[in-house]
Parts: sequence; C-alpha cells; structure tokens
Amino acid sequence: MTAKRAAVLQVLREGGHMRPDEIYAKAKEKYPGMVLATVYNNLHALCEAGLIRHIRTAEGADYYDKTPTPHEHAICTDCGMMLDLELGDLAAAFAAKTDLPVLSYDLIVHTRCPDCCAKGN
Amino acid sequence: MTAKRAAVLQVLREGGHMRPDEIYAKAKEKYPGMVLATVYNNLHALCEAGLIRHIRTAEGADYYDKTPTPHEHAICTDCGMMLDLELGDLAAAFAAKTDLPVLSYDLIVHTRCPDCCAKGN
DNA sequence: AATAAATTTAGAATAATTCCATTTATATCA
DNA sequence: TGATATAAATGGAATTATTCTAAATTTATT
Repeated sequence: MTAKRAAVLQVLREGGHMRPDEIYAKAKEKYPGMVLATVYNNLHALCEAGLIRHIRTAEGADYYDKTPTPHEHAICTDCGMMLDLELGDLAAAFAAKTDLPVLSYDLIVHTRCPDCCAKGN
Repeated sequence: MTAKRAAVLQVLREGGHMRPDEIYAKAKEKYPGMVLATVYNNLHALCEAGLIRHIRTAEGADYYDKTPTPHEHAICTDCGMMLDLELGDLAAAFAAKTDLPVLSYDLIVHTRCPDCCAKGN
C-alpha cells in the first residue's frame, strides 16, 4: 500500500461511489503529480485486494464503490446519484428459480432519489 | 423500416444476443456496403421502437437482445455465452424491500453454462 | 416527378481504458 | 546501512467502442 494508492482509496472512501475521472480529479488535489493511469492501476489493485468494488451501470459509466461487501445499487434516473440498497440474499432467491448455478450477480435498480422526488421533477 | 435496418434486426434475431461488432460482421455478409455507424444507428432506432433490447454486462461489452420483453440474463464465466433467465416479477419483490421507487432494473447473473459444466472446466 | 424527410455513408472526433517502456519508490536481506 | 530486487508510478502512445458531422443517397409524400 503506497502513498498514492492510499490516496486513491481515501478519496473513494470520502466520496462513496465515484467514477475514475472523479477520483482522479480529487486525488490530484493532494498529489498534483497524480496521473490517470495510476488511478486505474490502483483501482484495479484495490479491487483485487477486495478493499473496493467495481460497479458498471447500464448507462455506460464505470463506478467504484468504497464498500466491498455485497449489496445492491440504485441510480436516480433524474440526477444520476447512486444509492445503496440492502435487498438481502438475492443469490439464494435467484438460485431457487433456475437450474443454472448462481455464482454472483450484478444488479442496478433505476429509481428516483428522495431529493428529486421532493422537487417533483 | 429500411432494408438495412431489417437486415440488422434479422441478424440479431438469428443470433439472439450479440455485440454491435458481431452484428456488423454478419450484416456485412448480406450487405457488403454496410458500415458500423449504420449498425449503431439502427440498433438505437430498433431499441427506441421496442423491437430489441440493450444489455450492458459487468464485463464491459454491450450486447443487444432480440427479445425486448422483460427478462433477465446470465453470462457464463467460462465461455462468455449469454443465456436467458426467467426469474419472474422481481420489480415487485424489490419494491417490497425498499422505500425507493423501483422504476426498472438491470440484472446480470454470473453462471456456468451447461456445456462448460459438462466439460468440467 | 418534385420535394421533403429520413437514412446511410465515410471518416473524423471523442472518451474511456489499457499498454508499454522508463523512471522512481519501496522492501529485502547480507 | 547499502545493494539489490521487486513493485509501483509515470507519461505518452495505442486501442477500442462509440458518437458526431456533413455530404450523398434513399425513401416517402404531394
């Protein structure tokens, strides 16, 4: 765990769910010498180490999640904000409905976040 | 519905789940003048018309699905083949577990397909 | 047939990500 | 500690997928 890798991790921990370019922008504030390739390198390394998690949305952007433990994500169709969901053990539920083995799954729920609901958009 | 648009649709209907470049390769056999941009144009148009569906996998590739009606997808971690799943009305199940509105969802289950299971890989 | 609208084309442009060779930093151990 | 080995970071080029644009062509409409 190098200083820059720690910085990438810390930035993501502060932000929750972020795209590589967002992480890069923030990390560069602390380390002006930071380079996008290093952010990618470290995101990959942190994923392999299980410290963060990679999320791909159906909208085309990659996100990284500070929380590596299994949970689901919702994305607001209005403002794009990503929220955490706790839907329980879906793997077991899915496995009960199919003959195929459920090794893991990726789920994105499209929602309207509380803020956008309040604004009545 | 132009001839080339119909060709794109037909290719996808023969293939089931395909990436744009795969569709392009097949469509070009029938229409040597076919161009990748036209494939993209037509995939977008066909999606908007509800004739096909767009799937984005967590592995990074875009797929298009000949079947536009709601269902889920499983992808074999071994050979990459995509399979259809029928898990029932998950939206209702998800809605029951969260306060957020469930507008829609994208789900990819990672599995091992029957062929790869048989091979014992 | 003439005109308008939509589609197709070709290629340039963009964006995200990866690759590679070099440099730099970190860890190991005599 | 100092020398060496290992791993990481850098910068930039390369790749890949996708979108954009303007001109040409096709299709539909009156």
